[in-house]
Amino acid sequence: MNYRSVKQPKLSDIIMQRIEEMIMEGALRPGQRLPSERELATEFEVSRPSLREALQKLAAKGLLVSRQGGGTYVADNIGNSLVDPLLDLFRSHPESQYDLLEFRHALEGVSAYYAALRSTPADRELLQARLDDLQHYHDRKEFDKEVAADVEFHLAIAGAAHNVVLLHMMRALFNLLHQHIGDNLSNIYPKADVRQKIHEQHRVLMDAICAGEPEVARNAAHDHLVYVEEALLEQGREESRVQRALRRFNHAP
Amino acid sequence: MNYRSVKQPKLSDIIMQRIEEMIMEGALRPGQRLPSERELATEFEVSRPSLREALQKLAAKGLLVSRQGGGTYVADNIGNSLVDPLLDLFRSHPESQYDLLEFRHALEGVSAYYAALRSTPADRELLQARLDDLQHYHDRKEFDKEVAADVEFHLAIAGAAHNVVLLHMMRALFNLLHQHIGDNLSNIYPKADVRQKIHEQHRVLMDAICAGEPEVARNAAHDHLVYVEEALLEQGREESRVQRALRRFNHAP
DNA sequence: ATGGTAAATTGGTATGACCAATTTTTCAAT
DNA sequence: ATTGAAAAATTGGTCATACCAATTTACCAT
Repeated sequence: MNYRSVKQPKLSDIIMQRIEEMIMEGALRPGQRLPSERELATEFEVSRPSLREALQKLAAKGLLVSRQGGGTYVADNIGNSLVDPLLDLFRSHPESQYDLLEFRHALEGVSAYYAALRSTPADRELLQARLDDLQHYHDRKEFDKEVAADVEFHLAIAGAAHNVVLLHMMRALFNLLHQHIGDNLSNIYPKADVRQKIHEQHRVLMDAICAGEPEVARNAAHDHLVYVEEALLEQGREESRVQRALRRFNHAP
Repeated sequence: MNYRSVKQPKLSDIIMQRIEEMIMEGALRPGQRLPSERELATEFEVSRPSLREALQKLAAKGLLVSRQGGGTYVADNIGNSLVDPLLDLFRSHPESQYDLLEFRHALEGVSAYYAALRSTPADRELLQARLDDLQHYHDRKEFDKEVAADVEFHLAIAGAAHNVVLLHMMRALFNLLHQHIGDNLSNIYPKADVRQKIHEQHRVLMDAICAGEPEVARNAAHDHLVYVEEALLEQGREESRVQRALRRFNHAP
């Protein structure tokens, strides 16, 4: 019979777990650069070797990558195994991309729902900041950055939902959308009336989240996506056919 | 085009690889004690920190175990590593299990909704067959197979929703859930009253799908999962509930 | 023999220094 | 003003050393 193991965990293990949590909860994002080892060591109030041991273990697990002189980064390919098999599918059956959009639909609704239920003041502050970014780039007509800010806004909602699975699934989804569909957004954004409408919808969505109205928030997310998709379809009616043909060449290695 | 990467691997990686080889070749056998770190360091002609880093990584991979003052030993159980680090995180962090369940909740609801909208006669036939399987194994009290049939039933619903992305995600989810929850399911199934209730719920869910009532189907899926989760929680003592409440505080920064 | 204490061993942590690769800055040439 | 190379700062990689804490071993008194 084994008695209760009373071992105190190693220091580096505690650090490792802390960093793991930060990655899971979204405080550290894939591809993001970590502070230098010396900074982290002082921040965690441990010596550099201990901090270093933690980083080594995480690197061995594949969560971090370090380059001498360059820095340490969160691996950017984590979570792709969930989604990688879909790539082949999209190649062979392009029509399944609509399934992807529908799936995103569902996830956005859930995100908004839980964000309305569980968002903290800090979350709502972040949401407001993202919305401000959106407005900022909108005013300066930097459409590329506006699209990126749009994605960030929706990811912030997923973060505010406080469900790590949902958050990472959402990220993986946006990666997919970006690779296959993303550019289309840049095309409809320049249209003033469309943009105005989108802006209103973002506002409604955010207000519902801040007001703590899950049903309203879900419906707002729903309406928003329906509108965006319709705009995409309308705009891409003829063009998509041409682009689809062109894409063949771009994809060829 | 990338030229041949001429980087020299890190010293600790070389050591790690050497030791790993020794384990694989049988020069180091499971349970065997390694020489002390100081000895190994002089033997490999490296500093102790470097040698130590190698041991740490091997320990992180589960090949070695170290006890302070005791020594370092080759582990008995060798190597079960997951392809994706993120999935490994989900597996090793128990609190994420609740997020997984919640996420499944959402997907099941969506599945039922679309299945009610789009299921073909063939789909409904398959659903009926799955339900019959369930009944069959239920009657014969083959609980393991009944659990498997349960999973198949829910996957059939996802299939009837006619969204390949949804189906794919559902499969991935069940794989993740299977590792942790699977055993628990086997524990609550033998209870007669619980099983009876679950059976009714399956029936309601299926009827709603066949009747083409999306909202009803979604709610049925919802109720079903709420019930299952409660049974799981009750079986898993109150500890779980406490942890779930605590999670709120951990999330606040 | 038994049980406890002291000593030796061993992994864990900390400090500081220096090296090597990378990035950033600076500045001169065009 | 732009470009490009050299210099400086930053950052991860390695090393030496010392000390701490847990474990094991050896020894001794009972």
